[in-house]
Amino acid sequence: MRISELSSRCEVPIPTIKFYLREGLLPRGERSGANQASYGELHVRRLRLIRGLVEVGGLKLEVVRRVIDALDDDSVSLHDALGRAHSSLMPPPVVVGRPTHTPTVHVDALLRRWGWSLHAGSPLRAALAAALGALEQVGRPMSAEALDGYATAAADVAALDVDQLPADRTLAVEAAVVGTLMREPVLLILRRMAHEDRSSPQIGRRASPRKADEEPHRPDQENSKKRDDAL
Amino acid sequence: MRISELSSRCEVPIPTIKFYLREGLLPRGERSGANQASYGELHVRRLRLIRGLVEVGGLKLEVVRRVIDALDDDSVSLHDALGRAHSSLMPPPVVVGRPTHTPTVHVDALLRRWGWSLHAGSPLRAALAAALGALEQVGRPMSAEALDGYATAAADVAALDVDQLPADRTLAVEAAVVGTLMREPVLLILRRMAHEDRSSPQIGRRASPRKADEEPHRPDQENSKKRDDAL
DNA sequence: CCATATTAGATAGTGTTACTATCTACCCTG
DNA sequence: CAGGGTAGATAGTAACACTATCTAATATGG
Repeated sequence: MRISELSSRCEVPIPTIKFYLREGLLPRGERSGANQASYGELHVRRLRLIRGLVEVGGLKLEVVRRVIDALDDDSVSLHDALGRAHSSLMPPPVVVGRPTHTPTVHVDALLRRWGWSLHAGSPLRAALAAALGALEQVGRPMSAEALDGYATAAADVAALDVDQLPADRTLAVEAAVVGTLMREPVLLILRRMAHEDRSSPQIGRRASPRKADEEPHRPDQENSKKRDDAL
Repeated sequence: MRISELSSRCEVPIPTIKFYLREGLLPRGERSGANQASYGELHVRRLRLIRGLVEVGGLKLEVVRRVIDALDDDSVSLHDALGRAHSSLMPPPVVVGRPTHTPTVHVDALLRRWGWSLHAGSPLRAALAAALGALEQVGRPMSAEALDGYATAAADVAALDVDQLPADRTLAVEAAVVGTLMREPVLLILRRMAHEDRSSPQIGRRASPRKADEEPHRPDQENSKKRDDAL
């Protein structure tokens, strides 16, 4: 297919596609003349991946490039590809704010408690310490209980994420990266929905306040965990 | 206190503080002369909030402004302040990519299943539809089961978030907004940690591969849900 | 009490990011 | 064989978040 078809199928303007080609985010099409090149399904997939990571995941192009490079490099294992994505993702929210000397004590304790092993230079440790430190700075530190609750939820969704990965290595890596990055907004949006629902009845400014016993419920199976409706 | 002390206490350069003052993100200090103004603890709190939202939360200043305006406006309820924050937060990831005609059918079904009520114009509905649509586009659609699992986790952390809110309205609104926005990175980082831990042993490129039965465990209480270690 | 540093406030400049526009061939199609 | 699409290169733009500089006034230490 030609560039115009690639453009229309992915709803990305041609100049933007050319920009991605220049930047090496999208591989060149197969040349068939001085001014002709043909693109295939790979390009469609790749282009949609780029747009998804940028628009839905909010990633910067530099990060997208690193993720894509990891995908294309057959010598990179799934774990390393994920680690690379994490390393690329973390600096922005973390390196800022000075060489944060926030102690990673709480973080290490949490990791030990959960038996989680991170590779030595993982930026996640410092990132979590920084995030918790910032919460303390604004006077809303997270309790160990809240942190454990968050870790429980994180472990639960992580278990769902590694489910049903394809057999092929390239596809598996792509699926893992996509699952890690592009499902984040889903989790955040659902959390905000739950917040909005929970904040609605308590304040009582809404037209149809929900009755207290009509509280949010689980659709079916599953236990209901500890429930603490403060506020 | 003078601007230099505010600067050192919050580790924010003076020109940046002046910039925030110009932009109305930070209220002016109390003037005590043609070139003197004094700042108080409110300014410290506010400045740390701004930096936290920007650095940890990754918010744009325009969004921070709207959140802060909601905090300062006593006529804005907690629910509306949250809704305003959500509205400010969503457009970037959503409005992009053209007038997304993604059907919100699945989303509406999920909301009905969970009994969640969003206010009519909430951008969260469209945002979720867009996020799910993007996942389909890259060939990794989320199953209803995975979505329900995510919703369960989201509901769990949301319950933790509305816990222990202060009585004072202003503080409660601030706590809710901070909790919603600044705890997001914590959840995402924990999820990535769980991913990294899970992807580590399977591939077996690490120096000390964990034995299969030494799988991740819950620190104490709680059930262990269904466990699916594909990959 | 005066030299130096600091401050308020305004205006203008900078660096980054992610495109977008334009240009010069060239070539394919009707 | 004209008109439009195409490749690739160069340059321009818009948004964002600061950062630098300037003026005039004031605080402060020796």
